[in-house]
Amino acid sequence: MDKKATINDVAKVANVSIATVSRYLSNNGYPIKEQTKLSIKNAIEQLSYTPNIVGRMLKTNKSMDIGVIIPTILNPYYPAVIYGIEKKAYEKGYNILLCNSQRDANRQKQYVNTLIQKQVKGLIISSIGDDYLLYSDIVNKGIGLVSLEDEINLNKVGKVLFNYEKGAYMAVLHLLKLGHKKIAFLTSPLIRKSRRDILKGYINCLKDNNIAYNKVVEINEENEYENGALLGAKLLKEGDLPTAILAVNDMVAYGIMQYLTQNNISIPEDMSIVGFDDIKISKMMNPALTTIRQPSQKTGELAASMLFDILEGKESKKILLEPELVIRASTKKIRGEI
Amino acid sequence: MDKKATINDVAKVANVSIATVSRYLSNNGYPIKEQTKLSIKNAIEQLSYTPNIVGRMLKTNKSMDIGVIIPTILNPYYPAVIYGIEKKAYEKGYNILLCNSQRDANRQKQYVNTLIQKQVKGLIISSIGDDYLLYSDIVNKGIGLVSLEDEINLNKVGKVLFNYEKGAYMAVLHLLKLGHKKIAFLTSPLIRKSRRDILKGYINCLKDNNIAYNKVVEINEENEYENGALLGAKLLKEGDLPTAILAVNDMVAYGIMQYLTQNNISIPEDMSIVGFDDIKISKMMNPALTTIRQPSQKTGELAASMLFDILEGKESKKILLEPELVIRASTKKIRGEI
DNA sequence: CTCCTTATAGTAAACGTTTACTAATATTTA
DNA sequence: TAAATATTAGTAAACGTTTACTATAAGGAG
Repeated sequence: MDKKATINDVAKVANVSIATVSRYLSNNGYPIKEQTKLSIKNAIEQLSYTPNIVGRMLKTNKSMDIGVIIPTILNPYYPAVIYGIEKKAYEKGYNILLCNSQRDANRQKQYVNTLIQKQVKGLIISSIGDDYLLYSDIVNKGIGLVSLEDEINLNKVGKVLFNYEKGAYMAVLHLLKLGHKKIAFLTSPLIRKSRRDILKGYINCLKDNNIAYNKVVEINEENEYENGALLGAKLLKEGDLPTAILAVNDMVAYGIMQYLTQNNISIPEDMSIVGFDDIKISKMMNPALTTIRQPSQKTGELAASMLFDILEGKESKKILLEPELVIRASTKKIRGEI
Repeated sequence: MDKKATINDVAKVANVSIATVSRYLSNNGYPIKEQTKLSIKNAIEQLSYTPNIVGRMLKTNKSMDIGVIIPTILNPYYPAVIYGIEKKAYEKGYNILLCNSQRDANRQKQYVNTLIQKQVKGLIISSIGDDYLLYSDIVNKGIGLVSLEDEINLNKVGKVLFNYEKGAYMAVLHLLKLGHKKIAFLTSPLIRKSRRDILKGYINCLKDNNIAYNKVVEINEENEYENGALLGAKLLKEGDLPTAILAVNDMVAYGIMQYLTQNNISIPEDMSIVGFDDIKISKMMNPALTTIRQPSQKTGELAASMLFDILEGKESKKILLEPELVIRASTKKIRGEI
């Protein structure tokens, strides 16, 4: 296990100065004799030299990294977002430092800090949790920032948002049209703005249609899919069952569906259910899931493009993406309705 | 947008030397007067100083990064692996630099290079493609390496492998027991060792059971799910249909299932299908997918543990994980069989 | 042939840290 | 009270690069 070779070693072997080697590597048009080039090339090969980007970054302060913080990688929605980000980043020659906050505020703060220490040029964050100071600290350090959820009042911050409230409204309206009068909202902890927005849409739609029944079942874990079972159990225990469910996202919906099915409640015969996200596999579920489509990959691409715009000095903007209702087999007219 | 503060600025404001600030930050027991500590603390706050890890790394050569290269983030199998890796890495204080090779050899090589330049301490790679030189170059640079697929003959490389061949054998055997005599293998390009191993298991099982019929349908794209439709189409066009299908992985199986269903071939009535991976949602599919379970998260955890062992100077090992057949609803006795 | 330019290469400072030395006090020990 | 030690802090070199300056030689313009 040899020690890694440095530019000094290369210079020594090639019998030139390190400046020349550096110029050879940067390949920026500075004239170098062919013969010199050749001997440097040989030296590099012989030593299997790889430039140390740390040394370079220190000198040039030109990192080509951006940080991305998402809540969890286990919900396929986020990999799709990342895919979009990565696509744009790769085009621009940027690398991504990916962090999972696991929806833990401390862990997130820790990651933001680490990323700043690593001198990322920009940051794309899915929910920082309305921590104004953290946001402003980032932009004050000259780091580009795009938020995927919080509509923070800081004009230096780019925003790619989704109209969660409207999405929920559409979902509930769909269920009402199918004749459902008892609709419950089953959700992971309401600590994120997006979830609270969904709650708003749910409540508003019921109110607008003069429906008294409302039932919000919240769990205090953060395990998406596994939470489905917990939510299902809690729902059954509480009694006064709804005839339809709005789930906070597709993964949770799957968990609920599985739990209910195991407990002899069949979907959609006994219970309609609407998800949220429309992740790729949702059309293949059993039954295929009615859901609110959120354009995941596009969100990633837009966020990345916006970040690079910001890094190039352009104005930061705000984009609000609109929901789309995708009707599949997990919802049907309520029993007895024609 | 202020310039970022450095340790020099802090020292100046706190009216101490940079050495003292550095000692304060490293918090390693070197004695510092309480009063001095206080003024440094204040200075740091006032300047909202964040240490520059690049400077530190250059000096100490102690990066806390490991690189992870996976083929794609869109197949949920890999996020589960990453989750396992991250879990262990977080415990050890390591950060992960995640790269998607998109199953492109050049892109992968490029990423390996970038990661080396970034001075990662270790690398976990899912298939480097039998490039012995690339492997040995990595270990020769003193970088820890764990391979998730290639059984490269280099004892410095840790290996967490899966018995793909046996898994395929089990899958085919299951189908044979259900009375199927015409079983096809539908696969993405056979450029990866894992896929070729699955092919081996498929062929061997047929041979061992004196089945003449075999049909390998291969597509030359790398889009997993979308490939399902292409594979389905190719299968139908070729004629001499099988009664059962082994798919190279779950995602591809879903794509095939969807295509066939759309073309009035119902599963499992007209066609049985077995997947490979058992990603989390497979039990929720329509119909629930019979598949070969591969312990994704555990793979990640084992790989990370092994890497850290290697970094601590322990011997590198090889672990071979065994498959498990999970029988669900996508396979059934062939028509006419009792 | 002198002066200017071009091609080529080297010198040394700088980037933000850490840390081995050194130095100055304060405290203990004999 | 002198010597030894502990406490506290500063100086400067080093990590691997890049790059502004400087230097040399060679070729052209006048």
